[in-house]
Amino acid sequence: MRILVVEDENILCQQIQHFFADKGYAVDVANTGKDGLFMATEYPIDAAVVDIGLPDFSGIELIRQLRKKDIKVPILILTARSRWQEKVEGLEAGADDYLVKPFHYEELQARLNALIRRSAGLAHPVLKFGQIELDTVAQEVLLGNEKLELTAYEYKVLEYLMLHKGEVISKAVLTDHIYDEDFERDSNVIEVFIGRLRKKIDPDGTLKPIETLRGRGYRVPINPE
Amino acid sequence: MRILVVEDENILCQQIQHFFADKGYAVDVANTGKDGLFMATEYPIDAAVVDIGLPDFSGIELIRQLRKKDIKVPILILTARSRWQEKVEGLEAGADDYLVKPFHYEELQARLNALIRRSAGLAHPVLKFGQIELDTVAQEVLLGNEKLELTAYEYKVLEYLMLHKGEVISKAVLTDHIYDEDFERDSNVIEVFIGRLRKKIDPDGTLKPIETLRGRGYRVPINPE
DNA sequence: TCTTGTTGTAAATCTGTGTTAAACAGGAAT
DNA sequence: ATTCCTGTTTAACACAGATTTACAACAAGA
Repeated sequence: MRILVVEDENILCQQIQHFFADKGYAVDVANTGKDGLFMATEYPIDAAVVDIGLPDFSGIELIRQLRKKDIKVPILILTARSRWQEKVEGLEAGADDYLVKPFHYEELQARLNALIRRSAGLAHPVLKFGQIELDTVAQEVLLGNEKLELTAYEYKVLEYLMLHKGEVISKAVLTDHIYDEDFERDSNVIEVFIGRLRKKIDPDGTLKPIETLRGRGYRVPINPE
Repeated sequence: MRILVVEDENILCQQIQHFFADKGYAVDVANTGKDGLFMATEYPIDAAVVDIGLPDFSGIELIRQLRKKDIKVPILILTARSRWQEKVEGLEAGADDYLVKPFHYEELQARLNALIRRSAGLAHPVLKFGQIELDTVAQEVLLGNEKLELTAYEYKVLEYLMLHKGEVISKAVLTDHIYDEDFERDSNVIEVFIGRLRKKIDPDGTLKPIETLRGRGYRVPINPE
């Protein structure tokens, strides 16, 4: 387990670090929000502890930035008792739990473990291809930063293709998985949906997210070239 | 769940103990403030019920001592109707809620559960979307500053959607979670409730707190646009 | 009893989406 | 070239699904 602690008070910071190091955790420490953002982005951490009252930019801003970058690591925020109202703001920004200072380290550990355990379920699984991101829980597709308005069937087609990235999917397979019962074979519905999809997810025609393999089917390449 | 009851009247004490034991709680009992302080300090309790009128030192003193030791269990105080003024003192000392004797056990249970949920911090007590705030404990909804009068079912629908913010909730799932038994599938109740809700929580039609995804369901977006 | 408010049903209306069909494009085979 | 074949694109349409409205059924309170 690797955790990141973002906290400006040095004494508290070191105490936390010691405590968790003793328990066998790998601990990264950042004293500023800026450093924290960098570390959370670059290192494969399992959870983060963030103090809301940071000197450079607030912990809340840090959380917002992380969530914006789609980094879904569980975050626990620390707040001073006198400013416990901030916790609401923090939770709104995307934190998963909070603790009021001062606290017992055992409690911090317990909460963090709970979060880490839970985090597998929390993070929305996202399928990516270049600029295109498909969130299977929210059932929405982002192209860069903007939401795409896909219809139900457009979405189903894209989801199936992206779930089987790199594989060639025949039109027969596609129809089978998209419609409940078997379906009139001599229809060109699939082609139509593919067409509409391409227009929406790749308006410039540069990314080529869906390849055509004549006589065989369609494929989403593993990586955009 | 493990709760501590600090109460000197033996009859009442046993009744409470029985009631919660039946409901599957572990119950510790103390007849004096001193015992209560010891138990609250040493045992891993999830909540405490404290009678203000204790013989040795007042319940208020008990709460003060606990808070001084940084023990943060949620505490609910009981006061006699004739001395309801004491509740203020108790809340100032660090209690989280109060109940006036005599009371219904169901109410006590509901309040305690609310406190426990809130103290866990995991279930956010207030769900927000723009101007809309839904308090899951008080079970009320604010639009800006004014309370909205939602009916029971309207509230249930909104709560479920907001608890699953960002997710697409199909009408089938919604019915399953709102009605106990399975329900006539070919009814349009859900649509009707959604309509009524929208009219109440977004009278101008500007916020768009509930999106429709044709053929898939409804969704409360993570953030208002 | 009457009143008031909530919930569910039914019917009318509206809208977006899936579907169809037909025209078009471009390889491959002859 | 020409024909055939397969996939692409476009436009038009019909209808499922969503919204709205009105009302009946029912319970709770006065």
